[in-house]
Amino acid sequence: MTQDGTLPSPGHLGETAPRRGDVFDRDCPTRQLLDRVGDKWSVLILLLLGEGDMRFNGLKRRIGGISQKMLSQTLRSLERDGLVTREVEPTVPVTVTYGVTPLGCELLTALRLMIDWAETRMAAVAESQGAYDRRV
Amino acid sequence: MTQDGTLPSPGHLGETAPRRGDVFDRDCPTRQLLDRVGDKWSVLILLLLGEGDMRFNGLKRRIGGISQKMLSQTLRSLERDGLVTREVEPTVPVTVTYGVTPLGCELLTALRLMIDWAETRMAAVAESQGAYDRRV
DNA sequence: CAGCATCCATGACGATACTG
DNA sequence: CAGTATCGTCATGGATGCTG
Repeated sequence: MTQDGTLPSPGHLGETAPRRGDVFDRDCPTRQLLDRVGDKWSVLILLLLGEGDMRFNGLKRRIGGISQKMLSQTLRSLERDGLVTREVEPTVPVTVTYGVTPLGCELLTALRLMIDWAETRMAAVAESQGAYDRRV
Repeated sequence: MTQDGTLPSPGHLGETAPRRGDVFDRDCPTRQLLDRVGDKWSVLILLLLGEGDMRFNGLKRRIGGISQKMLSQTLRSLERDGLVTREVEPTVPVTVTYGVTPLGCELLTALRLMIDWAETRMAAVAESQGAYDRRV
């Protein structure tokens, strides 16, 4: 059931009235966020940078299992989205530092809540999976 | 939050002692949550069921672009994870109703925060993308 | 150090057809 | 109505080698 009842009854016919973005519409830009969060590494990178600025190989070391192709690719996407910053110092060899933008910081708040839930409740999920598999 | 501010010296390599739930460890169960959230439809289905119980074809109609294979598959996963309930009434033809479990409801809280952010800030992201593309 | 380019395997996903 | 079964695709992402 609805937990707070604040949602307008959506079961009715086709409202073209674009409320604040209908996630269920395939063309809603919000779907992009899901794609972003959906890819394998974005959330992890964001989370890590949330702890403090970091360099390329630093990130690579901290994130278990990421290939450097994906790290590079994901960082570029995040930078393009305005979620992370990229600063190049013209040393030799070059030094590149990544960080989170204020926008990225906002998103991080939500992300951390999600991860927090996971860290405390994934045990319950695992148990449920076990029960399910036994039943089948 | 999980951050205590005293992370093992970031510049150093060496041992990252797997504290309780290190998301960055590839073996951390928390990664499973990211996989789940990562797939294309789980979040959408959860969000929709958060509005109220719903039947199979009801869900299919509401979610733009989902195939019935993926709907079926994702619902089974969510049920296995203990996030979604599935009730069968032995009518003819059979009637199946889906809903969220308390556990799923907890997760929904975090998810909604994320979607909320997206609905209000995706415009900023889009703008950043534009700027980035122009710059390159 | 911080990447880019290329090749290739896997599997996620969609389309279609059929069932209790 | 609520699915299962099968097949084909295409993108994701890992491995490897090269560069400034």
